[in-house]
Amino acid sequence: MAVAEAPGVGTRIKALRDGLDLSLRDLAERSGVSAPMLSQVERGETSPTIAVATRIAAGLDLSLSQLLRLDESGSVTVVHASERRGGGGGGHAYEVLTPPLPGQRAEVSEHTLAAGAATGGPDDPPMHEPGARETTVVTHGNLRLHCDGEVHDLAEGDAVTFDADLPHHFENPGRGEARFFAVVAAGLRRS
Amino acid sequence: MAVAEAPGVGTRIKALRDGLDLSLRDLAERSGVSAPMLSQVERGETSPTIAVATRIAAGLDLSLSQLLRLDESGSVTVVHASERRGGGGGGHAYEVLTPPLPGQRAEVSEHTLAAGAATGGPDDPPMHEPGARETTVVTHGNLRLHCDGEVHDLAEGDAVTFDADLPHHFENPGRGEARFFAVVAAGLRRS
DNA sequence: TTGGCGCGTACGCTATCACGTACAAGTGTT
DNA sequence: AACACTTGTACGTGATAGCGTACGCGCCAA
Repeated sequence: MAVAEAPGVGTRIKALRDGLDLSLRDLAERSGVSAPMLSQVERGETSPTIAVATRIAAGLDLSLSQLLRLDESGSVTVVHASERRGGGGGGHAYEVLTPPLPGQRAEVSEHTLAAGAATGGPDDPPMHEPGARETTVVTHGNLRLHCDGEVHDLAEGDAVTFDADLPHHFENPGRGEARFFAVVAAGLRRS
Repeated sequence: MAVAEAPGVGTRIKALRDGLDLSLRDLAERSGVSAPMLSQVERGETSPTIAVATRIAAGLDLSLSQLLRLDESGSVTVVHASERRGGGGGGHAYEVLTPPLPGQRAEVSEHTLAAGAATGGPDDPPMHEPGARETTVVTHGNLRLHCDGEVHDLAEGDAVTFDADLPHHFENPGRGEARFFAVVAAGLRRS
């Protein structure tokens, strides 16, 4: 059972360790996991238990979930105003501001909602995977959030944070157009 | 070494399995991990290896990082425009739009940069923990990003995504004030 | 050159994971 | 009542994680 089913955990640990300029013995001291074990993990010879992996991550100043979702792509990507990916209809238009890269950890989009329009309906299924969280910032107009049976009114400049995997949608209760940024933070399914 | 150092993984697996109305044998079939092992993990008797835990998570239709960071709190939190936490100086002002809650996965803030001002200098150390990623959306004016030895110019409506743990800062090269939203996605240290 | 030090890894041993089998308990049907 | 089925867990066994020790290698100073 040395087949590493979490691809790249070992190489990720090694990259982080090198980045912090730690030797295996340094990290062994910080994490309480032996240097030979760290070496085996980095080379993919063994798969550590959750308990041990948590200690390794702590030695790297990370939680285990952080360690597992680190992304090595690391380049700077600019999405110019003219390059935004858009969509929508029925009074609801949106544009995505983050690049369509794998491992993208927070997706940012800008939405425009006409007066009386809504992003969805009360019986819509949740559109985000389990564990996703959303922050929405109202930049223009007024907005009403329906989330899990509750209603929240938001004015210009207000922000709301909630679990995006709950049934939810926004509507514009005002007389004019509403605009808002939506930030959805979810770990994408690693492929 | 059966001490569960990732608190609640077993109870979380059991909660999810019950929520999906699966028996141990059902999940064993879906995950390829034996029912007795699943039982031991749920009761905290053993700590599974990363490889096994990944298979358990897959049987629950989750990635391992999702499983590890599932959060049962799920409340809606509103930060009104008047409640923003602010700071800054030297031509750089900012306000945080996300609540100071543990487990917050993406922090959203709005920044104002006077003409010629900067968020930092070329020799500043990285201000974010390893693994953090940032998306910045220019809502007014022009902005210049210095990141890891490279320079990127951004106009109004542009967005940039990069590793926030690299040395970086923004400056306003224009004649007028610049405003932007910054989204920093990093899992906070679980406490 | 030699000696010392730091580094990653090989190796052997022990503890624990992970499996398959079987048991005990509960439920439902005849 | 007996029987069949489902469920979670106990148990024994084999495989492997994880440790401590020691090795080989490279680098640096005297």
